[in-house]
Amino acid sequence: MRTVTIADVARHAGVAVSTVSYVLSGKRAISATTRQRVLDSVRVLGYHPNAGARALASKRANVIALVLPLRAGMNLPVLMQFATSVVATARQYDHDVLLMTADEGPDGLRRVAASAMVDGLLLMDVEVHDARVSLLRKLAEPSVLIGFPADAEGLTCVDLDFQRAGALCAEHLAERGHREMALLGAPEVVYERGTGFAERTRAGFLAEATRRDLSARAVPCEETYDEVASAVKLLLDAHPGLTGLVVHNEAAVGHVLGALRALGRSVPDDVSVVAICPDDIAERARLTSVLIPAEELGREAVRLLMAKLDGLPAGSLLLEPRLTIRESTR
Amino acid sequence: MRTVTIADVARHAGVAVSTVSYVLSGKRAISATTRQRVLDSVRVLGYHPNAGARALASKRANVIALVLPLRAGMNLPVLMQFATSVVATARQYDHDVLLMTADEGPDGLRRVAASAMVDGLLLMDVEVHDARVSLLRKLAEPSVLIGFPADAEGLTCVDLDFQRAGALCAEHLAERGHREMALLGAPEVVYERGTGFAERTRAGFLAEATRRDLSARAVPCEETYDEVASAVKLLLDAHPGLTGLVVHNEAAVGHVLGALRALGRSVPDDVSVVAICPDDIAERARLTSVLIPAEELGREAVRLLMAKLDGLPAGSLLLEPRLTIRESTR
DNA sequence: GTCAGATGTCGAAGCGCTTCGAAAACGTTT
DNA sequence: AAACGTTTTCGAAGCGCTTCGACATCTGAC
Repeated sequence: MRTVTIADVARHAGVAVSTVSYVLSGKRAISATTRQRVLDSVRVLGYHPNAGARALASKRANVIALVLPLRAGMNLPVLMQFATSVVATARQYDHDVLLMTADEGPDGLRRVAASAMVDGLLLMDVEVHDARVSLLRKLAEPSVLIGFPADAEGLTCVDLDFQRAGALCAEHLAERGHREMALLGAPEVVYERGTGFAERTRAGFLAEATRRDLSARAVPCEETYDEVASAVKLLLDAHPGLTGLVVHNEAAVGHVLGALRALGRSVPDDVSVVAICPDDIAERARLTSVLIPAEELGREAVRLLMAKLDGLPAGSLLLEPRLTIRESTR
Repeated sequence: MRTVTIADVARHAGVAVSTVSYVLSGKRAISATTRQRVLDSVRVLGYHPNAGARALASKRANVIALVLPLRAGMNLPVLMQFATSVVATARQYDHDVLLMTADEGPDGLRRVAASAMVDGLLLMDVEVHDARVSLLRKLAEPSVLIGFPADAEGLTCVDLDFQRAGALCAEHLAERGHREMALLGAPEVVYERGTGFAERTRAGFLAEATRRDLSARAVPCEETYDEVASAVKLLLDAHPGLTGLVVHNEAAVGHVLGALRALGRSVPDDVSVVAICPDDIAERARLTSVLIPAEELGREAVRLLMAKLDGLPAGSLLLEPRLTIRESTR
């Protein structure tokens, strides 16, 4: 069973190869009758264009690269939601997705770009000082970053506005009358790595609290039950009047609740808890939360990349955080 | 800056295009001096072969498709470990990975196969009755499945030997003198969906317990704290002598421990707990566990696929489970 | 010194598609 | 009926690579 080529379709439909091509691409007008005949032949023969040949002739692979930070300690559910959304959206634009891991580094990007395997690149979890960023500037292929590097000039970046998110949490707690609050953040290493979103959340939270003249502090937070429990205990011992807690660490949020329960503090009666985390986690635990809109992020990133592929200019995008009130704050 | 082609390299090195090609592919002997000259030119010019052209001429895209079940409720960490491992291993064989989601269904597989985008397919989380399986049999492209469908005849499948895993847990508990035990499994829907690994674990566990003349039962297990807690309570109330617990549900295992704590049962003094879950979770909670060897699974799957790409026969593979004793059993 | 077989290199023919320029077919207008 | 635009279709030239057969050159055996 030889594979069906465009020549087979042309022969079957009684037209020239180029006519078939134009029917399929729509780049030139073809009469309705011919078009229909060609389309029928395509269907009958089960024709699928050869991707390599198409890429070679048109200089468009119809593939984008998705570079994921597949190292440990990432927020997996968010990553998956994001990846799913990228794949689905790319398909809507008739593109496929080549999966790469960050540990191929700049060389990997150079390779796929130079080999014309992909038309554009999507990098997730870009760090503040990222070795790949300067390369992306030089590459002919357009790219979109998830997250903001230190110098985003000339790049297209998409992210949740974490600063606003942090502020929003402080605001929510303040409006409910809480005067003393704390942010439990990512593990220490995440801050050390210079991960932008963690820092910006903290900054936004503290700034808003300060602006409102509230007592607030931010502490890193590891992810085992024991460490979380001791961090929570320390915090409550040191600040007996503390009644508002923001948790920006989806792996730890369950443990925080457990620790509060163990310490005899009820949520939300004694302590209000706001989480910044994916929706499913918050939903499951009925937590008031700012969700991480992974799906929207993926969709928008692809949209921007497709715009750039079409030669349109595309600026950066900060998604507005949305707070969903559930049962953990009062 | 026009992109560098093989003709540029040939000109620069003063040889024929075909010679460059043979140097790069190693398919014909080339003298050491010529070879070196060509390699130097490649380096100097920064040449990367055009993937489309290569695919077109050689009928090999050097890309494999990875089809992930990116729906909710999956075990994300395992999935990610697996994906990482697949990408890394594929790169070792000089292949890239095209990411697809299961919800493109059979049509998606047909499309990428027919368009010669990929040379082979890797499907994760194959279900017992999977619509895609019959298609895979017809496809010219070789494929490897993670998980076993009902009829694996003629297919190459890789999986952890879950039946052995279930048995191993029963065996471990039995050897420690536990006479009454239970398996907390996946949520009900997972069984209803006919997910093979869940069923096989249960079967292996129950069979081994029966063989040893122990009292054992298996119950499904949802993933919210409240549901887990009530399931655990029910179980312990109904079987006061129950001292051995196997948990095959990574999302629930934390809750199980919490529930036991809440019921005043200490682990491992009152109840021994064996988990079947990814290593990181077990490690974090210091649980005796059978780990899900996601990385090995990915590596072996790629290895088998590559063998098939080279025309070698490749049978199915069941990975032997390994039990790691930590602090939750006695 | 000649010849058979290695060994190393070259040229050219595609692979299946897109795209450009031009030809063919068709109405309209004179 | 000729001349002119339009619309529709065709043919051919690549895109950058692999691969096959053929040619050159070099061995060693006789």
